[in-house]
Amino acid sequence: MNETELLNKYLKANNLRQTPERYIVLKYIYKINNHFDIDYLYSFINQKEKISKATIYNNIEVFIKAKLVKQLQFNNSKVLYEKSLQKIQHDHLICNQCGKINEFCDPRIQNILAGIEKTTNFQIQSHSLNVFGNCNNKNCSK
Amino acid sequence: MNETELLNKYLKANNLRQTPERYIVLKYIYKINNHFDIDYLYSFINQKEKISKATIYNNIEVFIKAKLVKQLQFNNSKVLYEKSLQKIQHDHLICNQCGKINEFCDPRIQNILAGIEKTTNFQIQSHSLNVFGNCNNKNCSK
DNA sequence: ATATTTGCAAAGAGTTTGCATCATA
DNA sequence: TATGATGCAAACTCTTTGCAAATAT
Repeated sequence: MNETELLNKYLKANNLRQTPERYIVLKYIYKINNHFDIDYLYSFINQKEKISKATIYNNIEVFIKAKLVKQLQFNNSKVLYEKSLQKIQHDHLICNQCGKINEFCDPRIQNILAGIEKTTNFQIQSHSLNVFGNCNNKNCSK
Repeated sequence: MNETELLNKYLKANNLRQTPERYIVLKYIYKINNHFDIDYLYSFINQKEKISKATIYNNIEVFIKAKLVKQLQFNNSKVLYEKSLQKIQHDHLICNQCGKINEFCDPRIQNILAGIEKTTNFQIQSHSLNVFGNCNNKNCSK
């Protein structure tokens, strides 16, 4: 099932309306392969379409609840988003020098999460592991 | 070495001045055993002393660099802080229903971080692992 | 027909900045 | 005494809100 079909399903299940704006915003989000902020998304969409920021803010909340978009929050920086469908679970390495963000996967995180659920009553819905440091890339610069 | 001595050392090492305000702010931070935001800290200090918000904002940055304070950033919520000295490394469980934040420790996180440093050039300075879900406490409520 | 959603502009929250005054080194 | 720090208010950024008009069901 692709993102449009999933949105369809989610909207119907929650008695929300299938407005053209929702599908346009989702379509543009799924064209972006990096992390993005609202301003970037707004400019990107409004090169071709005309959709207000309020609508983008509203709908990104819907997409997060529908698990079509993930919200990222790194220290000291503004909120970022990424499409979440068809992406494998990953976490982030953030360079304190150049700000570049890299993704990494480590299956052992699942063990830690499973351990939490086993030893507490806490029922896990999501997690974020952010690792900060120095990327040591040749083109890393302040 | 306690927090005041460490601040002393850090200020001298970085040619920063030992103003009374810095020591007052640090003293009040170290009286707080929970996570706190700037507004709370400002009100707490200004019950007895008179220190501006600008000074608190400025100095908390100094304390973070001196590793005397840690900044926490959970999704959708404002920035929180916690004193970091004499606290063992820990991460956070955040309840999506009631918002309560619990701490947990899992030594296996260190293995994951060590693995990153072994397989990449990334040099780790800090990390944050936030786990979101439902705490299932009897007094958990929206 | 009616209740949601959109879009605009205004309001709000949290943080940063500019600048005159103060005080540490 | 010279430079860094403080404190106030204004500015700024990002997000939310109020409300009238549009529109999906």
